[in-house]
Amino acid sequence: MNDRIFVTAHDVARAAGVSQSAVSRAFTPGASISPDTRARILTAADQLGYRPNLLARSLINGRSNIVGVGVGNLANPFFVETMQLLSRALDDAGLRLLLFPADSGATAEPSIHEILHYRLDALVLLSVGLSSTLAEECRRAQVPVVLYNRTTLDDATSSVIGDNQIGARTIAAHLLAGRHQRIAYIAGTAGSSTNAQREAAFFAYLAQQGAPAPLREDGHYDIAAATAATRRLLTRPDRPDAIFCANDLMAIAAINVARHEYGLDVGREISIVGYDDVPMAAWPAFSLTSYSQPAEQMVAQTVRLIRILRDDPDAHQDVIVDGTLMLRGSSRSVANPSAYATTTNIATPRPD
Amino acid sequence: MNDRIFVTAHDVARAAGVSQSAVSRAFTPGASISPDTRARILTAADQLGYRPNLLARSLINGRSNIVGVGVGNLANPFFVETMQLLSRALDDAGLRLLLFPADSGATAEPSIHEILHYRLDALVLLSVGLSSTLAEECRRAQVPVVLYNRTTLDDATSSVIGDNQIGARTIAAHLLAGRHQRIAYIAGTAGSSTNAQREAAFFAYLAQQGAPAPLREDGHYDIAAATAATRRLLTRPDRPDAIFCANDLMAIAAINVARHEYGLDVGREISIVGYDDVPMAAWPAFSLTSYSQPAEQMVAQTVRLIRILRDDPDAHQDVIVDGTLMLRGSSRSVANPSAYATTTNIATPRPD
DNA sequence: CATCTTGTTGCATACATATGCAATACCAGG
DNA sequence: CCTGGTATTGCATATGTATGCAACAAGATG
Repeated sequence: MNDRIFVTAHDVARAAGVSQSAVSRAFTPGASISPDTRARILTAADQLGYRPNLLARSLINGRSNIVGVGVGNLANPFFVETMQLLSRALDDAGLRLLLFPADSGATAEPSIHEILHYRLDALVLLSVGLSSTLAEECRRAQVPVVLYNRTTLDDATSSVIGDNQIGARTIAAHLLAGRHQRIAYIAGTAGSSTNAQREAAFFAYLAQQGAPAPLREDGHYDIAAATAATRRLLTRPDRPDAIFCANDLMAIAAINVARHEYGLDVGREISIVGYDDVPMAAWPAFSLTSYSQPAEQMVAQTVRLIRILRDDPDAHQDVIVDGTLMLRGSSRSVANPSAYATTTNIATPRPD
Repeated sequence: MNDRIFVTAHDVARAAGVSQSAVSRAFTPGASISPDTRARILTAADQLGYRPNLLARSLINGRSNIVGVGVGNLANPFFVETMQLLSRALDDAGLRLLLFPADSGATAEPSIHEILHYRLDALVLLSVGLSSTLAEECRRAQVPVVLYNRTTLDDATSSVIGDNQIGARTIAAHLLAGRHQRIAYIAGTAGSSTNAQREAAFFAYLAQQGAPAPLREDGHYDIAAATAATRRLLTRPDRPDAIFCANDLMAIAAINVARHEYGLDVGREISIVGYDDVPMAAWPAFSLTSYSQPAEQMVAQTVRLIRILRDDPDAHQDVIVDGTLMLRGSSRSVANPSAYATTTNIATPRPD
């Protein structure tokens, strides 16, 4: 077996001729210890290769400085971007990131039950639904939960989302302004709050403006499903002239199908619009019009929430972050975009 | 302040009328305890909402069941795929994944110094170089290191890589078989072992076959740098008719530039070949010929190594995994691919 | 010089669990 | 009934660090 022997504070204490308490204080900023004994201890520690055991420290503090992060489908570049930013932001905040897989389905994985008992400072769920039993379990384990890109009715959990209502309305207005006649919607995962909000707002706005109800297909926030959905739409005799996909991943699948399987000139013969504004959307190969979800801000808000919840687990709140409609070549251009820009930001970025 | 009160084994013991030891045993598979007292304890534990504190358990075992994973640039889909598989595989193995950012530069981040002292079962570095000081530090902390997609001369660390020599040679042979006259190479990060091996093998094979030395530009495994590098190549009077990019991310950038900025018909007027065979390479928008690195196998090997190293930290080894040349539309096709397929696998997959 | 203050230090204990060892109970065989 | 063995259980201690408390020293103030 592997019996590792570690250097402990006692070893350092013996080497430096002090007590173990002194060693502890030497590594605690602001502790009551004289500068020169601290220096002596740090020297000895360095020589022995000592570092405080964070597990033992957490055991005493009752706080691990670890944040659990559950992520479902990393196929979506939006979450890759988020993970990238989140890992950096947590690191800067002195927090560790414990990653665990959470099937993209409605609820999280079994392993979360174990993870909860690491005395996590917080649990972040990236686009993963929170079942009521899990919510209850987190409450019992006294682990504050932050939903990222999801909301829930559960009152005790916090959330950070983009403004799906305004986003979907803005896209609807954009498509109407482009004089599109047959609009379609490719939906995300049924039961996800993002899809529910986007779909409801999109349909409601179109109805309110007197437009006919759009076609609708399920894309499950998945490339293969969105590819199939697009094929179904484009095979119809009354082929749509505009498709709003509930996220960019599906929109890119739709572009691929429209362009390479049906030979359509995307942006002229058919408009395709996505949601998230992932980095790939700006690539000339796609030039995808999309409503942005600002990952940096959403991550910043998430970390802010975590720091608050760490000290006061009851200070839950729901944060909504503004986005911007990024107009690019995949949707028919309009003379004066600001004409319908009454509620949100609109930008026509240069290609990278 | 936030003073969380947790249910401990003592509380359960009191409730169930047994000793704390019994509670511990009730949660230890195979421990010496009668079935009915175990049942009684589990009932009481469930009622109180008790779960063993993993931090305390780790403190005793001297083993945390946590694997540290350092990742640099998640912009490369190959690492996204890897992370996806790795998080799942570690979870299945009962191991936790502590993620930390490691700047894509040659060495890892400062926070790693702290992380090392979580008594990690292992440290995995995804395409991150291992500085000799860090290697030494890991040795002192008695944390076994597994390099993923990197090698090092350090004898005490393990590694899992694809076969860069064969891959680069196969690509060189493929381009020569396609009668390409002016071949170029866009290099990855200088100093990375992947680039070093691919570049050396590519250049060596071409020279050995009597072909002129290829043009060479730096792409740093980065989209922006590769975009600029491609522009430099395509602006030359003696524009190359084939480019081998040291990974797919750069190859896709090269395709974007060639097609959208220079109006070239990729696959006919110019061949572009990548490395990694990321999922995106199969998209019709790119249809990128690429040498695969089988992430599933590489991850499986990584987890296998971790399990071995957990019990015997000295059992380090270097694993090389076979790949396959995936022939797609971005490179000029050849009548008989197997003519030059003397050393490796070659496939002509259908588009997804 | 006595007293008080301030700054350091060590002692003892707590955090939550795992486990070697001894004690106990129980059952079968003689 | 006694003995030996087995199965269960509790006691005591260990893991490595943080911290309240008391002790102590040194300097300041009267």
